[in-house]
Amino acid sequence: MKSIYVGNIPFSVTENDIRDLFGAHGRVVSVKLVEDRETGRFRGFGFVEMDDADALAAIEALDGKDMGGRTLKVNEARPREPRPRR
DNA sequence: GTTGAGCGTT
Repeated sequence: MKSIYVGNIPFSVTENDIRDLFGAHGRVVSVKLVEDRETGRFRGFGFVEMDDADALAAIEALDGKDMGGRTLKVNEARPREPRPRR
């Protein structure tokens, strides 16, 4: 299982669109579009969880894909950083 | 528009 980073997502695109898009290349485990935690507004990027092989296939197939006038950035996600303060 | 989160404890 891998976490995939998806960036440069047009605001017109929704979580459902992402699931469908990646679903064409393997089994989508989960989809999360990131929103600003304080303003609740979409930040233009998100994450998709897929099985290892499916993730690689999806990354290869979808990276650089044009969508709604934006070029999608797709690659393996890096680990999330811990909460610094509370 | 570029690397997610929650909770007073998973």
